Amino acid sequence: MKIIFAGTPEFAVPALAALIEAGHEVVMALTQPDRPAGRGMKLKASPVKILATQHQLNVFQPVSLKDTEVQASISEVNADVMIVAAYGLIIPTVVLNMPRYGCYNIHASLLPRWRGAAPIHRSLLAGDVETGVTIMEVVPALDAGAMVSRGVVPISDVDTTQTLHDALSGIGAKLMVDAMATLAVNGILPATPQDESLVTYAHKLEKSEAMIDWTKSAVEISRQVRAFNPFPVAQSVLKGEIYRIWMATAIQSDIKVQAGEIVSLQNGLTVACGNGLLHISELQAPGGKRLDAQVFVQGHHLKIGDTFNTEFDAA
RNA sequence: CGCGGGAUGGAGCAGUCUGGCAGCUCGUCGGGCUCAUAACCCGAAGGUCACAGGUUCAAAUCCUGUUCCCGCAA
Repeated sequence: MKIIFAGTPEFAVPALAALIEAGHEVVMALTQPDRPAGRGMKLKASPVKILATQHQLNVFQPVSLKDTEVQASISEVNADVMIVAAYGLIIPTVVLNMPRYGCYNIHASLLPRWRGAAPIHRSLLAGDVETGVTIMEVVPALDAGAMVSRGVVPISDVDTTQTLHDALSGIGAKLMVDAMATLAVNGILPATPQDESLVTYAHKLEKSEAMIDWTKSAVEISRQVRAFNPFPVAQSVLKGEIYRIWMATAIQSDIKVQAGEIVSLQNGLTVACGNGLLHISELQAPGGKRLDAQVFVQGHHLKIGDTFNTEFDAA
């Protein structure tokens, strides 16, 4: 089929690769414009653009799809179907109606739970026991279209947004290829409407959510750390410096110590929380690389009793 | 040239401000102890202090330039 693929970040890459692999003709790759990013603020191409360029696809990077000239360019390619995966721009109804068979989206949650921008983070933070990916029709309302298919992934207590992201993007790619195969044969995809009474929204992560509140339970903090890995990374203050906490697991304990205090340096760092202990296994000092906590401890001369803070004041 | 931090035996760090013996934790190797161990004790090896130039009696340390790494910001 003649496909328009609209996606931007890493999450969308396996889907584009799989569709090319499956033999579809990708007549246009829509992705966000190159933006200044990284150290030095150099212009950087999106992961989707990089892959599309390697395959010599027709890359199109409008700032917005509201412009009529932009819309005309999209209409010109005369696509059968449009596939959206974390594109990041609003797609106007006129554009949605252009492809003969419509427009389908890969969303990284089990809809109707976690519509919106940060579904993986939010499901991990909320302590969901499972998450997944949903293929659905794109409609003008946010992530509200009828569902075509879904894949479920259990969330373990060592999963991070990174591990779930990688699993989900792979599953999403496969489901989308399957859906397109069905569509190519039947010309239509059966879809189930979402149950509006079960809808929740996954709001974008705020930077302020990254600071660890040690009075929370170890279980909650562990979720926070894992949800914020690889971005924006949970952090805490120790001896006046911000440390980034990459990986941590909760340990049950009745020990009563001030929240934030280091209670053990065996095999990494163990820190007291409002309820239980948190074992930090990977962290990063300012200016340094992320390190295994055991290695970190060897160079930083910490003592039992040193305390993590939420603010810079209390030393 | 958007802003800031960093580079020191194999790993992680201190030392740099105030120039004057290359130091710490760990690992490695050898020996000891132990039923045994990632435990403990004794000993050893391992460095062009990122690179280039400059100042100085003397530079890891001060000055200039370069490369690479990390964070902020997007």
